[in-house]
Amino acid sequence: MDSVAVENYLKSIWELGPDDVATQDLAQLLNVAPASATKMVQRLTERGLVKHIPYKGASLTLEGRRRALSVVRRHRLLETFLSQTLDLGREQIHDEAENLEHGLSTELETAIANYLGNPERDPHGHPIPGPNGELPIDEDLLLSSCSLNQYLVVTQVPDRDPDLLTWLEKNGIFPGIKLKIISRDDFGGGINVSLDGSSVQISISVANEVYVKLENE
Amino acid sequence: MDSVAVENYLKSIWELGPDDVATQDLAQLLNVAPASATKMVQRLTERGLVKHIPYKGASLTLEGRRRALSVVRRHRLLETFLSQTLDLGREQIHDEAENLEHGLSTELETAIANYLGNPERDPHGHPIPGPNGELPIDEDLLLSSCSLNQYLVVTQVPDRDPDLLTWLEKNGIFPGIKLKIISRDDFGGGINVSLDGSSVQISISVANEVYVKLENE
DNA sequence: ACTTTATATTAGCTCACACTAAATATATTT
DNA sequence: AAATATATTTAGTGTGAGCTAATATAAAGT
Repeated sequence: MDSVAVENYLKSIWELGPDDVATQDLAQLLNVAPASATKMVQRLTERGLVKHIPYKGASLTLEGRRRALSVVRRHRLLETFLSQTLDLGREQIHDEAENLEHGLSTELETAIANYLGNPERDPHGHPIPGPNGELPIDEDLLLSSCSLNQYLVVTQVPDRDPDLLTWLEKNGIFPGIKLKIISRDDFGGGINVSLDGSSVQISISVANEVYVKLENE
Repeated sequence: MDSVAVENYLKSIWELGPDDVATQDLAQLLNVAPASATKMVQRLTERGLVKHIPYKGASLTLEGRRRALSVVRRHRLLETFLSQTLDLGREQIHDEAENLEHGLSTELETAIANYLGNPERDPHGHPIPGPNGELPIDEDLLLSSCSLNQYLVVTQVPDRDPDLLTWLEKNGIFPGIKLKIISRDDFGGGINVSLDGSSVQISISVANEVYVKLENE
């Protein structure tokens, strides 16, 4: 079985991918020195999980991707499970799942998935890969790239930053909520959305991490 | 924070303790070579978690015991949690908790404990240490050492061996069940108990792992 | 086209934790 | 009390995964 370190590298490469993942980005995401990331990428290349073009970047092989998605599946199932049973908020579950995901056996993974009714998305709206690494094609739109006055429904919010999540939550922005872009100011503060009567100002960088779909789908 | 290996050694020393834990027993329980156990015991002694008298045995210091009990607490809370939410059987939960216990944060530990209503025992009847390593004194009696015809209630069954647990379960022996020793044959097959009408033959070695209390307590 | 800068890789080290084989203590028999 | 058996420890290795410092490559600027 893959070590905790290997699982974390695979997952991180997947998150930064799909192609030409930079050593530096990987190192930063994992809080290790760049040299350490290079070393691990080479080990993973040895093992056939990663393809690495020196000085260019890394990417996952099919098998590497399969294993990365297995970690992602466990992570997202755990988030959903913790959120549902313990009633934890969206901003608390990411770190906990991060710690537990490596110790989840296939049997328990299955038991949890069944208990939850094999959900397709986690509480942040991120799609949960299937048991064999199938990932439904993600057709959601970036909030930042939508036109004015379309009726939208939020589908995904980011999961890593608890403070950002708390802010989004406080302003009523989370999966399932309906909103509409009423104005945008690309050079100034970003975009202005109206939801549930009130209106909220969202910076471009945040709007780049929120996904939506058209309301009538 | 302690590594997974350190946590497992501490827990194992606690389980084999309280005193003069033999290198060999430790090595066997952890599936490592005796030399590896010696080495780790020395590292833990360095760190002030273990007291080691060479060629004699190892034992936990106060701090070592505190940390060991923290692992045991997490383990038993997880067993209880999994059993309650996912409806897993007593024979399935031990191994799963074994894997997950190392990744459980203090916050999640607390959340789970609260969710469960701060239980005092896990599904095997083992007492759950408090958040600071307090362990209620265990006054249960060994089934094997009880007298004939006393009215007894099972309080604890062993947790490590799924097959044994399945057998016990099948024969109606689990925490809460009432029984009575009706005969014993120390040289032959062990003891004979009656429960709920029927009677079951239990070997001495198994009876040495089952705890009971007197019925009217 | 050359030089500077940024990014990646190699070289060489450290630590934790495992192993085997050899040496030494302790325990048990004779 | 000596001889054997068992248990424990020491010595020496290997591997995974991290680090810093030095070197190599690619990209950007002049």
